[in-house]
Amino acid sequence: MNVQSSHGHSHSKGPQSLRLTKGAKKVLEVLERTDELSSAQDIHSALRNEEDSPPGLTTVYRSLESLVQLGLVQSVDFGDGERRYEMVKPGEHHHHLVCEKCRNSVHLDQCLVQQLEESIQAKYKFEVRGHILEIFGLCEQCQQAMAPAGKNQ
Amino acid sequence: MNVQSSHGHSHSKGPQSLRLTKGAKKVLEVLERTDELSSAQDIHSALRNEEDSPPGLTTVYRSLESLVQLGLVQSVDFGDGERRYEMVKPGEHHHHLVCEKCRNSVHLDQCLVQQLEESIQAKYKFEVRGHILEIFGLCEQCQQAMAPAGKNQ
DNA sequence: TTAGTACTGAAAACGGTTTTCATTTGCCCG
DNA sequence: CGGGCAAATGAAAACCGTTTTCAGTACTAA
Repeated sequence: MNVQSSHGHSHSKGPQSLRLTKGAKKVLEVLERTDELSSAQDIHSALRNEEDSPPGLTTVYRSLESLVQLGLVQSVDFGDGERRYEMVKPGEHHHHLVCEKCRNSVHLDQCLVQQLEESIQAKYKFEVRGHILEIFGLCEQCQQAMAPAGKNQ
Repeated sequence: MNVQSSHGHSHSKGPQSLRLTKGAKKVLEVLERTDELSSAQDIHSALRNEEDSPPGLTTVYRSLESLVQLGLVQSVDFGDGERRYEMVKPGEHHHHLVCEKCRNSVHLDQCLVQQLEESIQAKYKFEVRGHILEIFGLCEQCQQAMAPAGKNQ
């Protein structure tokens, strides 16, 4: 994976080249210091609060697209119509346990699907290239908080 | 799970009650005879081609919501911004292998996550209540079709 | 400096989904 | 046999995250 700085010449015709533009660097900085998953809007607001001339929403989206393609960021879809993003080690990815009450999430330390690829390949003759896996439920604290009276959520 | 016919009196305040309305029955009929996953639009067009006074798109969406809540239908999100639906045995669910080229999909015959719930519970003290899992790649035919020259898609 | 290309931002377009609201439907009950 | 009501319905508008358009800017190479 060859990450260069912006403005070299490339002949790719995509929306933008796969280089770290100024905007993309700022976006990456935000993600670097965030543990939780961030939406494009989250990132945009974060930048608005700290930059004198923050990148616009459009640039944030475009930067995220590049960063995802570079393998520095993964996008996560919880099926709620809003994509979230987070940093990953280049080329890696992981999944989450997402608490339905407090909305916090923890990374799973291993990819459960990867282990299954071989058997899926064998059984279905299907070449696995990607997957979505997110798990929802209640984290420890929220379980306790709900235990006394079965209300809320 | 108590599925009744429409127009009984209920005191739920949701968008609509959890009964099989006329529209919902038509929607269910479409899903009943479809193997592939269908979007709301798919279902709507299917009905337009065969009903004299087909339910509108709005009703299709509302029906799907009820059917999902009744456990008769599951909604599937591939992260491409369009939800698909399919019939399931009440209370059950399953996942798919989706071919990225021909877009066909096959059901997995068992839920891979269910088997993991116990260990997730033990390791993370997390109470699993739901999950998203979809696997993308190439089906057998499309692998072969792409083998000769590595073009396409 | 100049030319060329990538980057950027504002606004508009997009597309699936949801909401609004006025109308219709069908059951209950007198 | 209606009248009354709550639920269901449809058309149109609103929503909302995301993408596209397009004109202006910034950077790099030469």
